[in-house]
Amino acid sequence: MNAIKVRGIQAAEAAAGATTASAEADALHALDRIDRAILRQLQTDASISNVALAAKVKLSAPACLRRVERLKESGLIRGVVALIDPKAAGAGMLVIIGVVLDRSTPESFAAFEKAAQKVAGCMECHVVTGEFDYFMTIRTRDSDSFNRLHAEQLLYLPGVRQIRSFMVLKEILSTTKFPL
Amino acid sequence: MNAIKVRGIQAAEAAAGATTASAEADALHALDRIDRAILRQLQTDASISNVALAAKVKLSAPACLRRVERLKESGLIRGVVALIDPKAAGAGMLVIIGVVLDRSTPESFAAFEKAAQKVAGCMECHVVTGEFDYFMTIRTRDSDSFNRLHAEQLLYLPGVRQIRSFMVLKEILSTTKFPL
DNA sequence: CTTGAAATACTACTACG
DNA sequence: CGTAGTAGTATTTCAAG
Repeated sequence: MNAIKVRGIQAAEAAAGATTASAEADALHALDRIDRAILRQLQTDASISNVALAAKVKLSAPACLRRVERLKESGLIRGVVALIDPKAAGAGMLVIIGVVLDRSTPESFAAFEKAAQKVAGCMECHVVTGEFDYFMTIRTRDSDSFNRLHAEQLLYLPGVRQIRSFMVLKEILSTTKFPL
Repeated sequence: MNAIKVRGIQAAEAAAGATTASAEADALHALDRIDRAILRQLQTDASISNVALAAKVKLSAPACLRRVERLKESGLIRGVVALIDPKAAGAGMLVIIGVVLDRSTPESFAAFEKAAQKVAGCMECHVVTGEFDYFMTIRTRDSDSFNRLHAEQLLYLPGVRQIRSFMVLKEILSTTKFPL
């Protein structure tokens, strides 16, 4: 059940950040069937041992390990993480909020973004087109705790003109798996 | 759902008088400092070896392994997965769409949910309160491919009255890490 | 109930064909 | 890419706090 060991993650991330868009597209295009099978498996369960993974993709263990390392160093695999069940962690409530800023200046956006990342339970924050400037998704315990967060933190984010909250009643789908 | 005890602290639960709280919340509160340190580490990088993890949390390897297994069996750790860099995988575009259905009937909702989960690149789909019935987030290659998806799939989802698209211009924050 | 030390089985990893 | 060998790890057993 041990995760596959990584060698030189720092270097891989640095390299990934420096790659160009065309290089990234090429990296994907260079994937064969086996690479895709590896990625599909690791996206589903990365706690599998390398020998078991090798057997699944019908490859010898060293060859499989080399491919996994290559995928990590190329930056295509951004990392291997444990996913925590929000309900079990006491954050069963999910809220999507749309934010409109007072002014559309670079300073205003920068100040908001800096502060938004520090909001407890903020899982996502994106600049969007349309009637909102930002969309954020926030995980919190219940409606009480969200109300507190809303009154004490969200309304005081810098430059906020309006916040519209969409409370999630049912999570139909929430995945990190990307179709290959 | 798994009602397996996370840590054998029946006495603590009784003393806390948290009998009215959910079993999941109790599971979280049974976590001590070491469990939280383990979860924080595994949320950041789960490819670390067990011996290295044990050293980080100042525990022997077997004891550390037992705690990790307990966290998995309790369901608090939902899984260990590899995260793929969307840009590198040729899906640099993220779109958030709000969906309004024709009618608010159980059949209408069920049909939509079933179909929505099959949309290629759909990462999230939630029922929400407010002016929309659903929010979905979709990863795709570029505006062309999204336009195709929009015209060929999204508009044909069952029972859809209106779809409003918010294209993500900049991803400020996108994390799976949950604050403990 | 949890921990840590020792022993075993298995795995990652290296070198080479 | 595969085989063989080495080094290191995960995992079990067991004794003790």
